[in-house]
This record gives sequence, C-alpha cells and structure tokens, in this order.
Amino acid sequence: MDRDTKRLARVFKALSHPNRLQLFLNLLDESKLDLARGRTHDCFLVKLLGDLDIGAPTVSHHVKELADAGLIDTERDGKQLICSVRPEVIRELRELFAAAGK
Amino acid sequence: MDRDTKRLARVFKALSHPNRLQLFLNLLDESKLDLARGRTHDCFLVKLLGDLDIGAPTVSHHVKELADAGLIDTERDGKQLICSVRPEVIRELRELFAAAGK
DNA sequence: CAAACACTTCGATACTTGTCACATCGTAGC
DNA sequence: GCTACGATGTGACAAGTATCGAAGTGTTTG
Repeated sequence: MDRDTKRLARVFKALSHPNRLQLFLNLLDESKLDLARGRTHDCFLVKLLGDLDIGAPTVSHHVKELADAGLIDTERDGKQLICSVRPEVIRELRELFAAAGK
Repeated sequence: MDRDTKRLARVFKALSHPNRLQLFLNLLDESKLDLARGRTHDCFLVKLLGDLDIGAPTVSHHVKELADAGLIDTERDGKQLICSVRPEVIRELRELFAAAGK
C-alpha cells in the first residue's frame, strides 16, 4: 500500500460528504470566476454556508477537513476566515484521470 | 443541495478508503494498458486482491460499493467476476477538475 | 468598556462503515 | 454426484463521523 494512495484517499474522503462537497464546489466556482479576472480569490466561511442547512460549528469542522486534506488553504483576516482552493491538488486530480477514459 | 452533488459525493465516497482506492487504481492501470492495446479489459476479483491484506468478503463488499457508485461495471464469467472501469465517469471527473487549477 | 460578530472547541449522540469469521451459493472439473 | 474454488450473504464489533447545543476566543465597532 502506497503512501500516496493513502493521501489520495484522504483527499477523496474530504469530498465524500454531500455538504462538504457542496462547500468545496462553491469555492471552486468562485475560484473559476477569479481566475477569469486574473487574481486569486478569497471567500468567507459565512458566504460558503449559503443555502446549506447546517450550523456554523459543522461548517467549521468541514472546512478544517478540507484544509487537512490539502484541498484548500485558509487564512485569517480579522474576524473572518479566508478560504481558497489549492490549484496543485486540482492539477493532481486532473492528471490522475487524464490518462484513462478514452 | 443539488442531486448531482449527492451523486458525485457518492463517487468520491467510493474512492475515500485506501484499500478501495487501491483496488480501483489497480483496475484503472489495467484499463490503461488495455486501451493502449485497443480492447476493453477484464479483471478478476482475486487478481485485484493482490497485495492488499484484506479478506475476500471485504473485497467483494468494496467491489459492490465501486459498482453502486457507477465507477465500475461487473459481469459474471463462470466462477469469476469481471470488473472494468466505466469510462464515462472518468471523463466526468476529468471535466469537473478541468476548468480550474490554472 | 461593552456589545456584536465570526469562528472554534467541547461533549454528546446517533449513525455509518471496514473488517472479520462463518456459512452459503453457483460453477467447473473429476 | 463430489470436491474445489470463486464469490456473496450474515451477524457482529470496533472505530469513525456528521451534527448539534452550549460555551469559549479573538476582533471589530459603537
């Protein structure tokens, strides 16, 4: 069992829950917009909450999982938490699925 | 919460456990070889077991999860179970990560 | 300073899951 | 038919997890 497999499994685990995945996809969409504008993006936790019907503690927990898995970076700005997708992981995932699938 | 998000989460959940991910990656590698040879590939469950240190019932369970998530197709051939990666899902995943990541 | 705000930590609970040992089923070959 | 073999079903158990309410931390603003 490769160590890389374990790390990858951790990444997928972070995306394996509907609410957490939605959180991440929201962030990913924001990032796309930003890339189009040519700058990196920041997004606050409260904003990510959006239509998800879960409390703040749960969101905090999910964000931590995403960060631990290396999918996002977080940074404090005063009261608020800034989240941004890590491009390296996206690239890695794309390459993983690039070779197959005809 | 989108229905598609739930389905995607299910896909990621299927890949979220090291042993199950390894199983899938083995299959994916075999598929790559096969695509290079220009034919579809079959792989038996016993073969997938390989170096993984888990019992047959557990592998059976994992294969079922992968199939339920739509990641692989299974088919019986006499005593043996034939597994093959579903190209559509690979394509879907690739496209999901295609737009971002610079 | 006090109040409001954004987020985190804690403890608890209900639920899910990976794994095994054991038993079973279905097919193939003698 | 009997045996061997690959795979699946069952029941159980330990470990993990998503969620919440309540309390806590640090920051901004009045």
